[in-house]
Amino acid sequence: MRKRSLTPFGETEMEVLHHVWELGEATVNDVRDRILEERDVAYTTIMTVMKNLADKGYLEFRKEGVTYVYSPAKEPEDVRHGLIQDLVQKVFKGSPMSLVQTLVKQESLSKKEREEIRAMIDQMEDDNA
Amino acid sequence: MRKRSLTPFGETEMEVLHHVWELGEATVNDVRDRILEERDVAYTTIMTVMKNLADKGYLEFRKEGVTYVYSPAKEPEDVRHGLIQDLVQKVFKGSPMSLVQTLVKQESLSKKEREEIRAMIDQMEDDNA
DNA sequence: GCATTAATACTACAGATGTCGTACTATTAG
DNA sequence: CTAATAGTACGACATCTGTAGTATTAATGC
Repeated sequence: MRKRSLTPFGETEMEVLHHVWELGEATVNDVRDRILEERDVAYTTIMTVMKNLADKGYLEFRKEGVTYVYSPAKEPEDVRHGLIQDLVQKVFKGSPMSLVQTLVKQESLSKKEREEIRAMIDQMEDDNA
Repeated sequence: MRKRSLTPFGETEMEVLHHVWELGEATVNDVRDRILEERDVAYTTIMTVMKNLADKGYLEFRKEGVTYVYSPAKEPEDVRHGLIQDLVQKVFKGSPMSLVQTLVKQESLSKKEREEIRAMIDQMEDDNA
């Protein structure tokens, strides 16, 4: 029975994904070194997480000697978009407008940020016109 | 150790929250009846989920005889906003613009939806002017 | 060749969430 | 009063994610 979850993976998995995306190709140690700048974590932990991500199809790898070299198997944009889609479906009942509304309505967004968002949408309208 | 997760709760919890929000006040059976229209689920499952939500502070309750009557303890808007904030922080590195950009860029949004979103933002700019 | 080091494989465990069975308690129909 | 019913409490178990220890295998230094 599949676990019913709002997201297809957890925070550490997301963290690791970000690093692999930025590095393009990365070994377990490459990713771990970057995470160590932020917090303490065991080599084996990152190894397990990366293997799980590969099992789920988010990363792929090739062997170089004994070492596994991982790289992204999905476009970051697609992954991010999938996460948003899940949120829209499960939290905003399929209405992306509701999401944007909630996001924009909060005072946490500065006037400037709102203007930037609007400008961006304007530009997209133009592109598609 | 706090669980590192992209969201503070799961899909069934979200589902239950939606129903309580819409009903205003609800017993376990009220919520279960609504969910039964969609899928099969045991009374005790919903009971456990609602108790968990109460433990986490998302629901509160009063006893009416033997029956627990639950009601929302947080504003839906606040809960939704929290979820978005998490997503922005953990997936879009703190940039709400990136989120909107990803959302809007996809073809999955119709031109009409994009226009609606822009109109909404325009209106908010006006409100704040 | 043999000890040290690097990398992985394997295994385990804890917490969160989802699911439900069983036992208990209160209410109510006869 | 007794049996059915409604409701709850409690505990059990599965899956997923996060974390890491230990064993094994491969490369490296001398």
